[in-house]
Amino acid sequence: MEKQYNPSIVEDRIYAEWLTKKYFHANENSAKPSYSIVIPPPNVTGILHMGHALNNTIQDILIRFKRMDGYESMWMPGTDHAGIATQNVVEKKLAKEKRNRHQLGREGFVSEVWKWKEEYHATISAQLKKLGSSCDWDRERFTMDEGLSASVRKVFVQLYKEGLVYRGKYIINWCPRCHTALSDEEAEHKELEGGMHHFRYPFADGSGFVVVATTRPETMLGDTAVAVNPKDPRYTALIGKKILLPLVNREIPLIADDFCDKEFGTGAVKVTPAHDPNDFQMGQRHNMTPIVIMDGYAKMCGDIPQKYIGVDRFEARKMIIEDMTALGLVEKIEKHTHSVGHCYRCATVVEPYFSDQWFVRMKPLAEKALTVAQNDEVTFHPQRWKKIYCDWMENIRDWCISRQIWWGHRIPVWYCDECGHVMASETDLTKCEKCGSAKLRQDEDVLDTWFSSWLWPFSTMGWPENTTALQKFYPTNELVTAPEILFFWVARMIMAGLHFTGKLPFTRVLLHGTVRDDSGRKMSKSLGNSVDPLGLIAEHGADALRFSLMMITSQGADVYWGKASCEIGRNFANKLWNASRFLLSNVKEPMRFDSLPSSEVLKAEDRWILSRLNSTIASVRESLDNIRTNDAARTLYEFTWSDFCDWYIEAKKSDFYGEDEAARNAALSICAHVLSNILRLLHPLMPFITEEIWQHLTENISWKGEIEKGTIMFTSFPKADAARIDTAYEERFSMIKEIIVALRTIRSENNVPPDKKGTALIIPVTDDDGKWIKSQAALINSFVRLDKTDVSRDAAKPAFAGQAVVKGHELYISLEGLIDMNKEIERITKEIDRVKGFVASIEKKLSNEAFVAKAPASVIEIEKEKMANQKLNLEKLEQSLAALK
RNA sequence: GGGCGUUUAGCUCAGUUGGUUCAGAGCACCUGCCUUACAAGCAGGUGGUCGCAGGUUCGACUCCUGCAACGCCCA
Repeated sequence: MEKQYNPSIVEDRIYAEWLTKKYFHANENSAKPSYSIVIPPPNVTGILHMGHALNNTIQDILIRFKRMDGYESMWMPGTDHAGIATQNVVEKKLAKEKRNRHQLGREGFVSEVWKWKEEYHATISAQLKKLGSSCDWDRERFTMDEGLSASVRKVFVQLYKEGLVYRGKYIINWCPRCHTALSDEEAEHKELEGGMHHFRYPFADGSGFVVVATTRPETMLGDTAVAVNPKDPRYTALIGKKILLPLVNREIPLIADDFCDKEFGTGAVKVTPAHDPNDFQMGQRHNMTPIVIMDGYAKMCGDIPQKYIGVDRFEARKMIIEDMTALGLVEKIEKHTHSVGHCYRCATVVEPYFSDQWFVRMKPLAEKALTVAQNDEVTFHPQRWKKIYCDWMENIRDWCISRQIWWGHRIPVWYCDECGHVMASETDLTKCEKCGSAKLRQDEDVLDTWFSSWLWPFSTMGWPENTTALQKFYPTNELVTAPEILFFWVARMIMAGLHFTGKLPFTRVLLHGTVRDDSGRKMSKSLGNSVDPLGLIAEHGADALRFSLMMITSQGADVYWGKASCEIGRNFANKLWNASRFLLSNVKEPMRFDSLPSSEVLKAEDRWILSRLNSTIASVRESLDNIRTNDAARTLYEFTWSDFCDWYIEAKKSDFYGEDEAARNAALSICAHVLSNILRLLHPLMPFITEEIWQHLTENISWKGEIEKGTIMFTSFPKADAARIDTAYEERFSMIKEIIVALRTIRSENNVPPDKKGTALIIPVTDDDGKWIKSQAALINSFVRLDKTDVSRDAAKPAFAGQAVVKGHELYISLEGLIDMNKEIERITKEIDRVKGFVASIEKKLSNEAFVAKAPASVIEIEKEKMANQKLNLEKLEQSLAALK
């Protein structure tokens, strides 16, 4: 093996080989049980960011785990056409070339976007491959490919026929920059500092005025009424009076409506049905015709004074304030923060816009989607998202699905210009199905991208055909995504799955956190604080990135990612590599094993590591079963580094370097066994390095059913052997470790040079312990660098020795001239203080009558035992101190 | 305005049903080491009243209430 592990070369080579051999391809005719996940499709022209890295690492871990564990494991990859975002990007590109989409025309523009898509399509997939994702690339799909487009049409037509999709003139969120409608979810609300403008609206009869308060003065040009609460005594007498709307000089009524909040502003609100969703509803209640005074570019228009026409909304606001001030109609303007919708694609302030749009009636779809969550047929991890999901379902609003852009699935609806008939159809129509006219017009709009994404779990598998893939892999198992798209995507997929397939599309939803920079800010292009995962992969390897993400992430919490974050994974990869290299360097020629050494041959450290290994296996399995990939990472890190490298391999060095061939072989077999298990446990998390080491391992060692040539990808995921787990023995061994640490501390605190060996004397509490410690003397000697360790209950305490007490056993190291007496006195005194504190706390407990009366007997017993042990330690320590003085 | 989350060592965070001094890990820091796997390393060590105030309990980082700060979601 190379002295240095070089991930950049190894990873590309290995991935290419996996691909060539089609290891990621899942067979839908397999007899194995299926396990499947659909990828949250990234934007087809997007680039990989840290959020993708986290998201896909988790999915790959689960997919690889199940693949090893005997499942036909299928990870469906693909991309999303991201309507508005992609159209924006291509329009920007055209703008640079001094062109625009209107010059190209619809067809020309769409083909331009397809070209763009073809060019950039490969980027994101290639990046996912760099990450090690074991997607079934043969199945890769795109939301606008033929099959998916067909399912979109099928679904639209079905909903239309069911009366669940309808068209109508309503107030929707409009992005004046993207020039399209947005769904409620696509309008992000942010608190903005604005003004509360108190305007005087004079009565038409000259009998005074009413003061209205508004945050949006410019909309007053479209006012159709002023409304007050019917129960507001300030205004009851005035209801029905006519107001002369300033600036436009239109007569509007003062009306009463329960919607008005007496406490808000002046209690009187202006009503602008065409430009405010609440006002729209009020307008409907009072049969008012909305007056449109703003166009799709948010410029003033319509039947308004000439001077405002064509003026931008924010400029118009200033003008209106000035003009109202000039008329003496501004009573006051107060600072006021309020929540303003912004386009989630371009952050432009959205405009409530009155227009013809298509909607999905959500209430009927939400009923089942709510029940399945309440019944835990679908579960959310972390659990708290369940409530948020349910709240959304309970307060569901209709979904605006039409978009006034060109890139996307064109709405499959045709209008007959002859007879006015409207028809939805899965296939393109050329003739009116009612009057036979050929004068048909297809709806100009396209569908919201999420209208194709919500079908993703089954449309990607060939639905509506009942394909074998669908039968095998649908429903899927988990859905792994970020909470940002819980409503956009997850909730709607559940509705679609239930409605169109009658099945939940998945049963567990894992919502992971957002990757932020090290000061907690969301990573974004505009802030310039994004970290490029590909750069990290190039530098440290995909394994390092993946493992670091898992070590740093806590379940469902946001991840703070700093410059040094990747080091933990990189260092760990390095550690694993070197441990493996060391073990294999002890294999002189290929070896073969059939089983572990029999139990009577096993040494203490062997029994210990095998127990620890099997506990680790059980724990990792449990973590992965519960989709807690980060717990699995921590467990493996701890076991590999501390137990295996720091203790076990160190313990085995004497066997490796010794003359006893049988002992060396036994050591090698156990090391190989443990390593083989570590590699397999770790493979889902660090696929590349484990594969690479696996190849080296199998070159050197063969072991039927355990270490065999071939890819690690299809080896079996370890199963714990409960018979090997012996926690009592682990504890006994821990005592030896404690003794070693205590003796090392003495050396270190006294600055004893490493080459100075010494002699230890241990005075054990019991003969039994003495025997046990004595049996491990060689281990202690090698770990502590001692010539010898004597264990005797009646030995004389050596003079000038470093000393410590572990579990009542007295430890001494004789290092003539090297032990600093004052230092030792200081150390022992400190230790005595600590133990005294401990004893005092137990004493307090035990002398508490309530405790003794009410605590369970077992707890009291433990406390008493603790007390005895600590008192023994204390006694020994005090004796030591006395001897030193 | 409503809801949710977070608050533990200088930094980033673990801590699953209340019970062993359960106050932990990594990084950083201090000391000593290029000990024939690994200096991306080894050995040892110093750091914390577990946000604040109450309450329940024999016993609270853990459960309850209130408050504060920060963050997110919804209106």
